[in-house]
Amino acid sequence: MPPTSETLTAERILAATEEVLRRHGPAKATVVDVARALGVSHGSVYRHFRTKAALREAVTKRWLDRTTELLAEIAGATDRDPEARLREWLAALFAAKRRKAGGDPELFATYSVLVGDAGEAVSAHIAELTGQLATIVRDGVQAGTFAVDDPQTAAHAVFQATARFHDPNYAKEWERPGVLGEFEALVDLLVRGLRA
Amino acid sequence: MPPTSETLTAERILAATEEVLRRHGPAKATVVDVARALGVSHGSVYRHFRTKAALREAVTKRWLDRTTELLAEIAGATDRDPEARLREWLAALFAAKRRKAGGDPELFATYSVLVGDAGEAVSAHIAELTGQLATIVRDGVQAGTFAVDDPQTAAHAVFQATARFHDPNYAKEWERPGVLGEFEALVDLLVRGLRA
DNA sequence: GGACTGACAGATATTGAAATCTGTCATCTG
DNA sequence: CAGATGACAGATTTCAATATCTGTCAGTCC
Repeated sequence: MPPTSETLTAERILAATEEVLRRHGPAKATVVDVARALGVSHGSVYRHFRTKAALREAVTKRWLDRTTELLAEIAGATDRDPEARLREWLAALFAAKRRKAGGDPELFATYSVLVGDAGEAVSAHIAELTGQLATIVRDGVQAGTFAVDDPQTAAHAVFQATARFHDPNYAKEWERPGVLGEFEALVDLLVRGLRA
Repeated sequence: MPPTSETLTAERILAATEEVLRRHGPAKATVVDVARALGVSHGSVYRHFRTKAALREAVTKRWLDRTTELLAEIAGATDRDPEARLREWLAALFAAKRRKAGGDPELFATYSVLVGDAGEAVSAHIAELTGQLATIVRDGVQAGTFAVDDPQTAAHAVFQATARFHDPNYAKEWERPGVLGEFEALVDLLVRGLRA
């Protein structure tokens, strides 16, 4: 296949990088590989991304954003009950992570490594997610269901508390028998803590 | 120094292993090193521990038990207010981990690696800790301060929720500015969730 | 002239041969 | 005889030579 005919765009480079990562894994995926997959010299890739790290971070951001968008819908449904929305949001986050980890473990491991050393993109992602959580908590306070001093702080606490169910470090525990029960128990505890 | 005069006991081997680990780190600490430090052949070490993994696990168990004992006192003080005890227990756990991680980062990293592949000893340690937590929760239920269906489940949820403040994976975040505040916020949330 | 190339220096990764380690066991020693 | 030894086979690690990669840039090609 001669994909050389198309103009070289950041978008095409990102797609090719994803493919190379999928094939080779994080340790052996090189910029030269990406260039080869696109039929260009690696110098051209460096015209669009200053460093290999920047390229990887862009791919990581893309991957993280997919989850963010999915959850934004739940967070934004201001017409629905805040407590139910909170539960649904947390369940959706867990389900999304679990599905990715279980469906294609190698690819998940690859992205876990990338997330591990993508500094900026990850903190932005976490900030975005806790922001969504804060929105829900704030709605709950407004509706009188929740009672907290600072929604942002509470949201952050909830996010940290549920780390075991969304942090890739714990992925291997997501398929054990009792997890769903443990998840429910934790969410119950947290929701009770937020209630007025 | 000729420590060869003493009889070779499991205890002495464990002490020597700790020393070797402290000096060489987890990757380069070998059974031969331990034997050399004791002035015996490595075959003798294998008389007391069937494999290198077993030796490492025994050392790890020892290390973990030190924390367990410290916390057992708080958990066992049945005369005091359960809510205060719970807060104190969690704070003590966090403080102990933080002190170890901050005081001697290399040794802490060494033990973090050990903990990583010591299967049995770690689950036993976690079971012991959640057991202590469950005791406190149970006392709270008895006293009417807490209201939960199953103290064991609730204790497990509390332990998981506070992972960010005791799991070595997160050690690098324990020295950031706002941590203590975040810790307090989370504990408040959890205590509120447990209350009657 | 702006997008692309390819040669280059220094950094990093791979490779295979040599050294070391793990775990076993026949043998020794008190 | 209980406890310790050291030689051994196979697995793992180390080390240094070699190959590849990253990031730059002067020069090429529409």
